Amino acid sequence: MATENQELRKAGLKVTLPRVKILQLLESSENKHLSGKDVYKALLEAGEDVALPTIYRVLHQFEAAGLVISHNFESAHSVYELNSVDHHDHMVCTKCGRVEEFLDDVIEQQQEKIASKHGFKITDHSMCLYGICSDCQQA
Amino acid sequence: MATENQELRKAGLKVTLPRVKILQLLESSENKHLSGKDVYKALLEAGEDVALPTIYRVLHQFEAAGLVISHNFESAHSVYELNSVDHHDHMVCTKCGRVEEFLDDVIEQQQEKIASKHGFKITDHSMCLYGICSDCQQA
DNA sequence: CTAATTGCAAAAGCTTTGCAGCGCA
DNA sequence: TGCGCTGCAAAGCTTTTGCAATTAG
Repeated sequence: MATENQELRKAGLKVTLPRVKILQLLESSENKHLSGKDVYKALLEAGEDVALPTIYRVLHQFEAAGLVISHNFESAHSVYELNSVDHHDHMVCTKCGRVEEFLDDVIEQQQEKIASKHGFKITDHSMCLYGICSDCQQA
Repeated sequence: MATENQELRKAGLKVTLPRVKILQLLESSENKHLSGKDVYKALLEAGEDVALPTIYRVLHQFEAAGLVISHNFESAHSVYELNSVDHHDHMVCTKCGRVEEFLDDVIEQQQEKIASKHGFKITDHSMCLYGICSDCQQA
């Protein structure tokens, strides 16, 4: 349970209630991809009263520290997920909003090839497939 | 020159000055990926005075009609590009903002494979590589 | 003529900033 | 104790909406 505190300290951030709460939420939440507003609402429902500006500030600090990663899927605002060691790409169901993660070596290698062919030095990449998930196809 | 009018009519949209101007801009602009604000500024500089709300409305109509495609790259707001027949992916320089387009069969095929493995029926996808372009590496 | 379209102004979201006070180390 | 962090309120930005006036077909 003190693991969050470790991570925070390692990132050079003081261990404060809002930060711990946000980190715990990101770890325990069923939905692994949350917007600032999502975090706010989830914490409110959990009885934790953290101000919205604080949440945005903390998420930015977490991102700078490499604790979380931010994405811009089709909706024009950012969602955050915990930064796990293993990189992965995303598949978003446009009907129910579900997000699945996957990793494919062929694609990863091909991306490098393409980049070097264009003289690009890749620092990051995102790949996102949009479609209808198996659940929604039956419904 | 009447090609724009054809496209608009085909999309079931009346041929009005703002719509024609926006379409022409998207066709002639050097930067092929423009936000609503970008379109507004470009038209202003060209001496065309189109209201911002009109631009957003028109872009949405164009998108619904399939005339343009919208993207959400790293910046948390949408940019639009003309919908060409040939699909392609994007490579964004995080330094100068330049956007290059590419298409790779290996990746396209692999995406289908991955999707079906997860039970997804793909309707669309976006892949975006972020990095430093050749120009910026030298500078 | 009639319905679609525009412009203006104002509202709506999400996100950021300034500042005074509180709290971790 | 001191600097960092939080909360509040207010500002910022892009995008959207309501409504009266205008225009294409």
